Amino acid sequence: MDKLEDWRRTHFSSEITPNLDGQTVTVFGWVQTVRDLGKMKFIVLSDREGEIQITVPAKTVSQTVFEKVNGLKKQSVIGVRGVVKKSDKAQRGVEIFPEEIKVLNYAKHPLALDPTGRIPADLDVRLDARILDLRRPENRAIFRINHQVLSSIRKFFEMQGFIEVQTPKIIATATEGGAALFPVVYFDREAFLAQSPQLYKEQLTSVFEKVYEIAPFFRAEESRTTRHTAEFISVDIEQAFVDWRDVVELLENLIVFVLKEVKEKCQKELEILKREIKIPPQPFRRYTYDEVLKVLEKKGFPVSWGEDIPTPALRALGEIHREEYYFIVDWPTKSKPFYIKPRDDKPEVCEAFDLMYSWIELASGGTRIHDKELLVKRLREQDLNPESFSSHLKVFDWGMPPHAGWALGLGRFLMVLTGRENIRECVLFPRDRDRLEP
RNA sequence: GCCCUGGUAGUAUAGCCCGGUCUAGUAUAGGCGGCUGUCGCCCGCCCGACCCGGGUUCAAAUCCCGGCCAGGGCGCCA
Repeated sequence: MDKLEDWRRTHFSSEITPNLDGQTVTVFGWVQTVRDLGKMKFIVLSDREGEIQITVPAKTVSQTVFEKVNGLKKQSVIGVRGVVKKSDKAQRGVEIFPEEIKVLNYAKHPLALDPTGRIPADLDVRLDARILDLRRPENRAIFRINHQVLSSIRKFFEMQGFIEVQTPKIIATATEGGAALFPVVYFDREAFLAQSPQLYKEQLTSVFEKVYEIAPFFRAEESRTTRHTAEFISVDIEQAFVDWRDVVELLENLIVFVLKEVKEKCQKELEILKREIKIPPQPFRRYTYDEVLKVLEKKGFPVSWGEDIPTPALRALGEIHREEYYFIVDWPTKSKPFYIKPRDDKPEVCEAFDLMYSWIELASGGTRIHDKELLVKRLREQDLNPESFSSHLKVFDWGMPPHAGWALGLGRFLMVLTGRENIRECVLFPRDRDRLEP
């Protein structure tokens, strides 16, 4: 094994272009393939930006270099110092003739899966060997897009005057009811992992007015679906002195902004994934809950008023809106959490909305209740004990502004952008009912 | 948690319905050898597998039962 010493990268693979002809460069990366023709060998070196061919003719390279290439296996880590030559015969019209090669580490064979992706592996096998799996260009592309999405979201919120906050992930009580919480040992007490920043972000609107958080949250649901994980990244916002209409518009603008940025800045990745991003016209379609029920009735999926919409019904709705973002608004009050504000003129309906893409729920939000008395009433109606919300409720005595907000599931948004059908493909190291490692 | 489907070399598949010809086929990976323009290089040789336990049977990869694991669907999912 060779030592790195003072070798430093001069170029990424993608930066080796024909116009560097004659220059000496240093590249680092992983051996993607070796094509050994005897007295002539070709190595495809892969780094995070792409691939470059290293051409090794016995006649012109030193014996040391030639012998080193002889023992090279796929996924070994190498450094190459050599001369760039443009050539019609090479991939991308350019190749490197090595003067020196360092083998920085060996990969042990046979590998757990084929990192070129030619022989497919089951998702379970892939996740067990996730790092190897991530070396595949498609997977690198997914997480480069993930990076761009996060970057664009922060840029958007910065432009909109939002302040990024962090709320606690270890909490004292099952704050919201509903979703199951993971218990944790907190010194000599029991605590839980947060399922949402909801209550904290609401409180923070009374200080910072416009806040957002991008953070992991945890739900101990028995879910075995292609769109749930036990740990997930939520993009949460909350804003003072507005109602649901304002934050719907904000959400719509964010989606379009991110789509435009990804389309512009991730062309290479989208090409690898064979995805085309279409910028949807605004405003997105807004269905009322009642309208959705009528459509579903006609499609043969009767839903009784007040119930949440079951998955098969959502799929039917998704059939009508295959590649479309749309909202469902005017939900029954009883189908939404206690903190959602009922309509003043029609209290059985509330100011909540869901953002859908096809049949997948990407985000949900609404106007929140800022009146303490009403909030206590709603808690009771949902069979929750106001006592256990005392630390939250007391904030409502200290000047709580009217406010609204939403939460967007990052993994689900990434599924939509990258065309993956299982959210686990859009999470580096997913956690679910059955998987805790790697 | 329920329902359906599946589990064969490192990976991915064929065989299973209709038990014997399976000493389990193929591809790829891996090992060895050959090859100076490959680009899914090619050619030759080799290595390597029936999830676990029980049952039926002269005989089980194949049929039955239980378990474990996986995939999908549903439920749950502020």
